[in-house]
Amino acid sequence: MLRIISTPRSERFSLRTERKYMSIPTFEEIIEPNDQTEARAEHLNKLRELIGNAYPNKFVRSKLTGADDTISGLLKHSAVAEIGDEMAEVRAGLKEGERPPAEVKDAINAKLKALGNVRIAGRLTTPPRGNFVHLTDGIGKLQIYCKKGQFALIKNDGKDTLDEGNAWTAWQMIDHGDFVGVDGYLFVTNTGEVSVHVEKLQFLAKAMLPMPDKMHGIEDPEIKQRQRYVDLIGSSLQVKAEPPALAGGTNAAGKVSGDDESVSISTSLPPADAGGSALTTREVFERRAKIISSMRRFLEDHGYVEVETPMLTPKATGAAAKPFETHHNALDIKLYARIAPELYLKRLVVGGFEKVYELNRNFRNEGISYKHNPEFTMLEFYCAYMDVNGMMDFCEELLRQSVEKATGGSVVNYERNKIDFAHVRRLSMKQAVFETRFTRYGPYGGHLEGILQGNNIISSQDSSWIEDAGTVGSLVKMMEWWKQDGAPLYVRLKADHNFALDLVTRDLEVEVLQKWEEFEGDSIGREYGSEIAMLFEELVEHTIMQPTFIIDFPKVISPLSKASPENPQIAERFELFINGMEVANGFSELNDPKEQYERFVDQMSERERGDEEAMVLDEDYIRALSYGMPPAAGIGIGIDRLVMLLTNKHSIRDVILFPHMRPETKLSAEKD
RNA sequence: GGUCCGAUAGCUCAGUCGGUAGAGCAAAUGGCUUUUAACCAUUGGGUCCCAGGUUCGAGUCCUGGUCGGAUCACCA
Repeated sequence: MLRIISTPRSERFSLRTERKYMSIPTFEEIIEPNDQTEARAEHLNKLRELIGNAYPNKFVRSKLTGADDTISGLLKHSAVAEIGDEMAEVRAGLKEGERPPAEVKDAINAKLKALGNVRIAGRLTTPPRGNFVHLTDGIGKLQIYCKKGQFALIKNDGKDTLDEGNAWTAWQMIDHGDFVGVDGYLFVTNTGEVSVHVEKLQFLAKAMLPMPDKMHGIEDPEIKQRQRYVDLIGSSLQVKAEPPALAGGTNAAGKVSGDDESVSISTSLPPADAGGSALTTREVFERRAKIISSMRRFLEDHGYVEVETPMLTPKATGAAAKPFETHHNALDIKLYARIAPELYLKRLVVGGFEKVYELNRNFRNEGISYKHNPEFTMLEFYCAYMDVNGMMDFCEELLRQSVEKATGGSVVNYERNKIDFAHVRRLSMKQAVFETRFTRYGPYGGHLEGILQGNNIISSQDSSWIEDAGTVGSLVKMMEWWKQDGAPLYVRLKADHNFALDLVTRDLEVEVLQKWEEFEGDSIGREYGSEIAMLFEELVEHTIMQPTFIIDFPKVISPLSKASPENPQIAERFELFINGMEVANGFSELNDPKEQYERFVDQMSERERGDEEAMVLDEDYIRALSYGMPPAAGIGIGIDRLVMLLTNKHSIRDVILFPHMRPETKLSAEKD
């Protein structure tokens, strides 16, 4: 693949490679010059005259905290935080605008100075006008104080030569967003903020481009997602409208959850769950990391072993989805990006891994929406000798503990709801359908009305629907079920003649119940299973707000799960729904190789009939099962969606650092 | 793919009825220097997404397009 520039604007370099021309953009095309970049370039040149190398290779930080001192680490460091608290107490006793008594401040400053000099580094969060400026490590902010004539410049000559005469000149060549390292002692200002009195200043790196707006950060969703680095910079520079408590303030600022890994890292940022205030981008991804690491720890504490199975697979199976295709040149074979690790993990159960997990990416070549990204992270794990009920218990505990570790409690605010992860309700699909769908014009009447207006709706009064519907035999059957004298019936047409029903009708409970029983009594079970699941999806799924395990799935749509011992049409399978989204899917794993073979064959015939997402037969998996797999239960948990719920984000793109987007046509486009 | 909405300074946005292109932040210059979104003064900065049309005159109205967002469809 070559990068081809689509918008030639000035002279370019051209390279000829493999019969193709590659046009390379100039630096100025990538970083378009304007008054701001030119000012920064000018400053950079002047700095080079003063310090030599403008991009030194390292800055050695102090180790007051035990490791290299980061800004947020230093603020959290007990000695510093205690003094901050002490100062906050003193200030609490003062009147508005009154300054703390000099002797109190001097005593505190003496203690801070006794800690010794600190050497810290970070990015300037504001333009360096005046003596005070904050540095950030991306999470916290620490103020530094550079007083003319009181600090020296460290030259980047490899010998750390000090230059006192040019320090102030150099300071004025430093811009908003540049990186500097400072060496100095800690003190508190009159306003009570712990700061570094700089004695030595070293320039570390230039920001050639201007920083995002300090009040708003980056708001254009395209830049936020495409240039996440700018979004993250913006979130670390951003000044929150409600000023946070002062450094080292009360527990309101440094929420304590009992372990050092609490998400609240910086006293300059509000606590993660503060009164519904939105998390910064950085905090979202800190929390994401937190959730993932707590899940890993929980699993490992319970004896699970982490494995990595192929991402490039000769068969795309283990789930119902369209795969990405690629080609391996040396082997000259087609490969698919995996849609699920499921069958590989169960091979490992066959091989003797009784508890095994994989936490990694899956790829599905499907639409992009607020809850779908082409690649997404799934935690999948299997436990030998466990059935679906044991798995639900375990999953419930895993969620409860991970959510608590990541957020400090079991209840999270999501939109206008509170979601409680302390308990997960269990409800059969049948109950779910009966409990929610016959509220005709109830809470979801409006939703249905919207669908009716917004789509191609054909009512039963319109005879033309019959022809359209005729292409799917099962629909005709369904129409017969639902048909009832005088009951209006609406059919929503979907693409490729895949149908779902939206029913806005009356007195159907009895009939649905009958049909359900018919389904359950049907020895083949193939006729209605998928339609019932579709009913559930269309009518119930979006109504489930609190964590709920929907259990008792039709077997026909569950080709890898064991049937229930009580009812051969029902699979021992569950899905976890929260806020209308499927978050997890688990079941008792089918381990009878012959039955698994037959289920695959059924799937293949569905495929023949045009269902592109029906599962593909995996011969080697049948062979693996034939060596014997213990009874086992497994589950896949959609990490991105869970993170959405725990960070109050309404789009999966907000919890993925670099979500997929169209290529940036302004810069370059892919061409073969 | 359908529908709706949007695109104006580096960032966040305003721009009335069609009549010389605006603010805050950021930048430059000077002042101030224990500030808390620092402040004061001055200055520079625009392909108003692109193309076409209507008009004496278009950021504004019309048509087409590009890009983005929301929503619906798709995603068992």
